[in-house]
Amino acid sequence: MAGRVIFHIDMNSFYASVEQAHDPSLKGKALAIAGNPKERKGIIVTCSYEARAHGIYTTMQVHEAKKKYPGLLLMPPNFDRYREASRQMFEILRTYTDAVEPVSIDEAYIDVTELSADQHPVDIAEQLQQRILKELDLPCSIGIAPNKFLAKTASDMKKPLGITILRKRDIQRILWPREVIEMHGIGESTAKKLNSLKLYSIGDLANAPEGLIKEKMGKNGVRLQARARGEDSREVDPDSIYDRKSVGTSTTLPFDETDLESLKKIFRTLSTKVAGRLHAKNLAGPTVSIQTRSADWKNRTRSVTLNNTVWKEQDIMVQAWQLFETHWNGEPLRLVGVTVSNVVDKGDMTEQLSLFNFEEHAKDEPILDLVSKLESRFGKGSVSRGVAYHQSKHDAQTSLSKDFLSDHERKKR
DNA sequence: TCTGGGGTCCTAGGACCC
DNA sequence: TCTGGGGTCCTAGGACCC
Repeated sequence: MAGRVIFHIDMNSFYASVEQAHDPSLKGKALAIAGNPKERKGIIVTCSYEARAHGIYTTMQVHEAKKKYPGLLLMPPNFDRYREASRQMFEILRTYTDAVEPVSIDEAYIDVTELSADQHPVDIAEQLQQRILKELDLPCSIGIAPNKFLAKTASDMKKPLGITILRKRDIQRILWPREVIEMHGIGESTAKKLNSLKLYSIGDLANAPEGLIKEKMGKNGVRLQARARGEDSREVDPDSIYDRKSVGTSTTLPFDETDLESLKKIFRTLSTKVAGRLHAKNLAGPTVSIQTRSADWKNRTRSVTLNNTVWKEQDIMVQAWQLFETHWNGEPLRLVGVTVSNVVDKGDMTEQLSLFNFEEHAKDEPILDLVSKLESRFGKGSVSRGVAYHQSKHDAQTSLSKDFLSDHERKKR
């Protein structure tokens, strides 16, 4: 297999940099983007390098940060501004190649293998970095490597405005001496587990007996070990963002909540927000789940998968609230959330059904006969989704759909 | 260091079907 | 009547990332 040349582009303290580009008087100052401290959401989301020099870091509480450096400038996040800057950044990347994979609002992988045939990768990276800096006034770091994992690792090594090459032959010297916790994909929990196996450095992980890793750490361990050896066969996939799996929202409450009516209002707000975001992306999904977090940080999720997809506020709310009422034991809650998952594009969903004219048959056939006929033709999932679709498009079909659903429910019991 | 809000992926057990 | 093994779907929880 021919070697690839992958870039990982990582915007430097993105939110703070966007604010500084928008208002140049903020440049050179210790700036932090943070939530509202009054609602105990007051944590530092991003901060400028000047702020970091004063010991400020992401996830730090605002009041803590102020104590540490009273001169700290604080701003609330302005997500529309960040999304727009992000869009422009990706636009520049796509002038180089279509092989651009967004990872998050401020991160991307691009495959420049073909461009590297007539230009040195470092030259491409320098030019790209300068363009983003000149045109958007935003700094980024770029990692250059033969695969995604190494590119990601490389971009992390020099900030801000770094360009770092990480070759396979550098792994032993550069990667292996580092502690496992420093590796992308290894967090506190996995690091502890590895340490308990007497594996401390990335080199220890790379050279550990494969049998041990597989037995003690499972599939994830095997994958991490491959990465520690510099192996990663994942391709740069520009379409990965279109395969969104879930849309959810959650909120940390101003205080630990115990009042049922207040919680109901919050669930309604969350359902409305999720419905709005689903609508904006033309998505719908069959699975509704709720999350709760108690005062002692215990997280719970409860979910239900329906025979049809939902996207409307009321439908989401009914499911979410039923889940909540059934499972809540009355304990004070710090956070609640609502998510719709296994989402699909509503356009794709209706396409299959247009093959079969539902209304024509529905007039003079019992609904269950029709459904079983449809099921034998299209398979189980597609049929109930189709019923949901018609329920939305033609109100006249609503009662038929409901009959079907309730019959189906009865049959299950 | 008492920790926001948006996600993804993995695991493990149980139900159900062939 | 008791028994396999494989595949898929669902649920709940956990780890991780930015």
